[in-house]
Amino acid sequence: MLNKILYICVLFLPMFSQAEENYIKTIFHLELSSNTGISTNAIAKKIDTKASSVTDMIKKLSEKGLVSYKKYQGVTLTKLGKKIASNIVRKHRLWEVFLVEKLNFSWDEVHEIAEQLEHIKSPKLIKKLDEHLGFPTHDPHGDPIPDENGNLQTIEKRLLSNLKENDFGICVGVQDSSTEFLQYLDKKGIELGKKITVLEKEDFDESLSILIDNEKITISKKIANNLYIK
Amino acid sequence: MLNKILYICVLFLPMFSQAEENYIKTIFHLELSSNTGISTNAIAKKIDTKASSVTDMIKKLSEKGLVSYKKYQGVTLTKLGKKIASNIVRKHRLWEVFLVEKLNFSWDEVHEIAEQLEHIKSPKLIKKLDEHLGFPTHDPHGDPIPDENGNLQTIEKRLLSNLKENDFGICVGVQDSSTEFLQYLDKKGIELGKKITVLEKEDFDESLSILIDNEKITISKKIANNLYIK
DNA sequence: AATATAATTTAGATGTGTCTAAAAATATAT
DNA sequence: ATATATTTTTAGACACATCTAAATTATATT
Ligand SMILES: [Mn+2]
Ligand SMILES: [Mn+2]
Ligand SMILES: [Mn+2]
Ligand SMILES: [Mn+2]
Repeated sequence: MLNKILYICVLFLPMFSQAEENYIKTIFHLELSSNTGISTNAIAKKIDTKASSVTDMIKKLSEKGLVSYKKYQGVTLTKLGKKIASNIVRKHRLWEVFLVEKLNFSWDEVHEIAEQLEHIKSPKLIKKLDEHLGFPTHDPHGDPIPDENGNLQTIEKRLLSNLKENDFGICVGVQDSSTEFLQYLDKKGIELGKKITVLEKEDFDESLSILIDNEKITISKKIANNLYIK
Repeated sequence: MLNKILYICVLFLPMFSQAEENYIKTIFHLELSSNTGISTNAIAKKIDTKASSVTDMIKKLSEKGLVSYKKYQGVTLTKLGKKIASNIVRKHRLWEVFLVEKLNFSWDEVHEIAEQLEHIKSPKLIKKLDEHLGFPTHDPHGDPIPDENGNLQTIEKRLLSNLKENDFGICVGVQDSSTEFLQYLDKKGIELGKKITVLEKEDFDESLSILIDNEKITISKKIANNLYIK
């Protein structure tokens, strides 16, 4: 019932600006790894803007019913806000799949372009794109694609840095999807779907010695902190 | 040589806003069917804005070297302006081909979506899209797609309304690509590539009796004014 | 040529999204 | 508990893109 009302609301909803969408999406991502309200500074850092700008925008989003906000308390997305946000994430990830699968982009090139494509407004376009791509469930970086209703499946996965010596698993995702990090992985031969075994953990600098493709390589803690294993 | 300089300019060019791009594109289209400078009112009408807004924008575009402008004299695109404009048209039409050929949209649905997609900024994306589509030369409405250098091939074509009785030809394009007009054509069975013969021209209301698919139908002058024949 | 009409530009205002600098509230340390 | 540091908000400004109303210039009519 509440879903139906929400659905009707979304149908009659005013369009959101690119700026508004970027704020909503950022808050959505920050909420996934936090259980408190999202701070002004955290948002400012992600969006690369000033805290005062964030405060201004938060007020507007609050008036539009997308976030709930009390001064100095940080923000949380409302049900409607989450719906809008996950739809943007859905578009972003579907476009990334398109760019890699259909246009032969490599996985380190697609994020910036998807940042633009995610703001294209046409529900029919996304329906058809989804179909064209064969209803993918994950983007090129292993992140799940929310469904039309905004449901985002969370797969159990662990950071490589949390594995113990002799633990192993399949590489299923990246925490950081910047061009630099992904190109580093390419250089080291680390890809989604590959088996990784932890051979040794160095106490001194927390670097890891891992086995991949029957090759033994050493990676820093920073790398291991950005790789997901299942 | 001048082309090379232009190319270098384009490479180092600041990005243009969506509003600026829409003005440039509109002036480009108006120049194709006009030999004088483009008037403020003509632009205002196409963009659905006020003449005063157009004057403001024209000044900005003039300062950026995209149009040449003298007060009260209308504007013309500079070489650089034409380059930018044809690139936007190129993107618009390639996206339209994608939507029809790959996502199975019908030709009356794609224009609005392409209006958004044409502003996505990534030369590599367009290169790859072009390749993915097999380097198409025309969009779903029969309009030519400019090449990477901005060259737009003009095919010889005549308005159906200019044909005489017993003249015939192949339908190769539409003047108006609004949803309403294209859906009207669908209803009447008029498609690109079909042979049309003019049977009779009515003096009274300038309506036409035409033969298409061995069927005789009557169309108004307005329709005949928006169909191109080769 | 003078006048009326139409097109264009200017002046001044608004809404959006951003910024800097200063004030206020909250969190941390002594 | 008080002082200090950090975070957040406010105040005031600015660039962009738009608008209305008024002034200016160009064009058409008599
Ligand atoms: Mn991404
Ligand atoms: Mn974005
Ligand atoms: Mn179009
Ligand atoms: Mn456009």
